[in-house]
Amino acid sequence: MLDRLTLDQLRTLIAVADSGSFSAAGRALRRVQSAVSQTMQALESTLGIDLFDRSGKVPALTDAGKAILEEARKLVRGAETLRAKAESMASDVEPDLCLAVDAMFPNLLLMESLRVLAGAFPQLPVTVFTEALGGAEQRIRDHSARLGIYAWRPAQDDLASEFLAGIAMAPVVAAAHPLASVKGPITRAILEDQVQLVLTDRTQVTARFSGGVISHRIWRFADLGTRLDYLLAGFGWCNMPLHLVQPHLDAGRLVRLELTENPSWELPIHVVHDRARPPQKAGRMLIDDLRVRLTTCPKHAPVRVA
Amino acid sequence: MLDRLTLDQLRTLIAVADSGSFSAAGRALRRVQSAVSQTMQALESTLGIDLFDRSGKVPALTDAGKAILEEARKLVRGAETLRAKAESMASDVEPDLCLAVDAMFPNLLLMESLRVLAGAFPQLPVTVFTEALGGAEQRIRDHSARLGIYAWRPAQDDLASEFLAGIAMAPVVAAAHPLASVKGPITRAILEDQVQLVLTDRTQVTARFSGGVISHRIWRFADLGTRLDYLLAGFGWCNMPLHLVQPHLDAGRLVRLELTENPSWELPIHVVHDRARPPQKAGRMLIDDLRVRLTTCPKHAPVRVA
DNA sequence: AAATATCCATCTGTTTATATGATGGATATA
DNA sequence: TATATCCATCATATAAACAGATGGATATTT
Repeated sequence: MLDRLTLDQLRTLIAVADSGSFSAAGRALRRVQSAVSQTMQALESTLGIDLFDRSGKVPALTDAGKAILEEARKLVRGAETLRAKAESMASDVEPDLCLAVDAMFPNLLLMESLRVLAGAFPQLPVTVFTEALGGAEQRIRDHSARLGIYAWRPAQDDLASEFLAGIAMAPVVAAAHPLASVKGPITRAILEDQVQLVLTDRTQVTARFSGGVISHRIWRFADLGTRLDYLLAGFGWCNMPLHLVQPHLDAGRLVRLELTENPSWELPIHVVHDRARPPQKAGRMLIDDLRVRLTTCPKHAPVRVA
Repeated sequence: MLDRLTLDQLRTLIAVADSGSFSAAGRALRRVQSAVSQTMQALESTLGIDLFDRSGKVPALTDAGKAILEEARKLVRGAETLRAKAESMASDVEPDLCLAVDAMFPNLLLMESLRVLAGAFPQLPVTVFTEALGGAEQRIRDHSARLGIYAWRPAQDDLASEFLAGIAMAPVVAAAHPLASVKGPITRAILEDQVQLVLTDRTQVTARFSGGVISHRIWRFADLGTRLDYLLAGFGWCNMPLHLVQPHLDAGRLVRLELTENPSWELPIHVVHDRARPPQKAGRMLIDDLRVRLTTCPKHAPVRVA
């Protein structure tokens, strides 16, 4: 016994308060009355205060007793939360779901899936890291996230993956930019002379899916939002996920470039996880729900589904 | 034993996590290693999950173990809070200090005293009800507050009181109001014809110290702040505590009325409590501190001290 | 007023949980 | 290879927690 204060004492205190007497508490707890009496004496002794006024027929909670009762309820509720958590983990639910999502992935879609997930697992804490390029993978590798959603090509590795969807990419440029006025398909040679806005990142994992650097003149940006600002301002061209620029295309602020080669391509978005930490119930549900949404709600994004 | 989950198990889990091994935890807790081992097995058994990966030399927390550890820390912290609360109550401190303060009382002064109190009793929850007129007394009588600070005249009653200070009151009016331009002392007759802004309240206790209703034309307000707004807007005159209107007098927005009768008077502020629930350590400290401030810091309010 | 029914504290003996100390297998470090 | 630590397991000892009986006190009923 490390400490004289025990949860059972608090549970008994609560039973007494709820049932109104030691005897009744004993009946509720399937204990004899003397056990309740002794437990309450022990609690009063460890706390060093009187919890009950025993002058009447049934003991009445003192002011101090009422205050302690409140704390006791909190603690016992906490203990029940702990058990509930353990129970959900026992049935293969992640203790908490940490996602690393590429900024290219349609966020609206993810939010809807997470809303459903929150309904199914109300106790589950969820963390979402939105990362550019290699950032998401980094989080899977260093175990700060469990499930990655980003562009990835299967490889011999510690990481396992499954294909989720292809996100349509297209080269775009501001309407005011010279490239916008070029008639007919644009050759690689023309493109090479123009400024390309490229995403960069702190890690070296990158470049594979950054869309391919074509131009000789490069501006680099660390995040998608900033690059979009420069794109809209006409600093150069770049490949963008269609779902992100569709409103700008519709409004005429951006123009889609027609290229002579590599006319259209897709980011192969995968769900990635460490082989040692496969998705469990909550993760699986999220993946399945995302897949359903990707097939049935194409309005969110011009994506190709698995 | 009502529930197999005990605080000792959680305390042991924490010790293991903090010390790095079962043996080290045993040393820290002054238990033999086998006791720690058995306790952890019991915890794993009650929760139905593996908390440790025992493949290495020393057991390593599993993901689930880490999650449970977080919850365990919360619970044990909660248990310590409970003990601290009990300890402060054991030394005759109110379980929580509920004040019912008249809105007329200088709030700045009270805040400073409460700041000191919070320093001396960090665990003590404090509730402050700011009430107009009879409201504060009502709270003492129905036990929703323990200590009242308001205008009161000692009487044969369940309530005990001690004089704290007199708050100087003065009749005032907006500078733009006709009364402000009257030369010389104002007679009761003149006043009677003007609108008086009076505080009202839900109970019937009132009127004794509301300053006395003089005018025949009355506007009623439930709170001091609203009445002040109307006062400043020139709707009528009323008695106000000087400390509340001094800035407005200085700025010329309000004018103090000189009356022919009852030229100046004070609200006799008392500390009031039910005879059955006298102030204890925290309450006494607050009263003493307030009294010191009232004597040494007259800048806060033109008050007369006991 | 007396009888009855509850209530609580206290006591004794028993059950149950928790601690110890010894042992052996496994894994690092020298 | 030797040594030191680590852990799980077992038998045993210790210490809580419990049941059941008793008596005093307080309501409720008759």
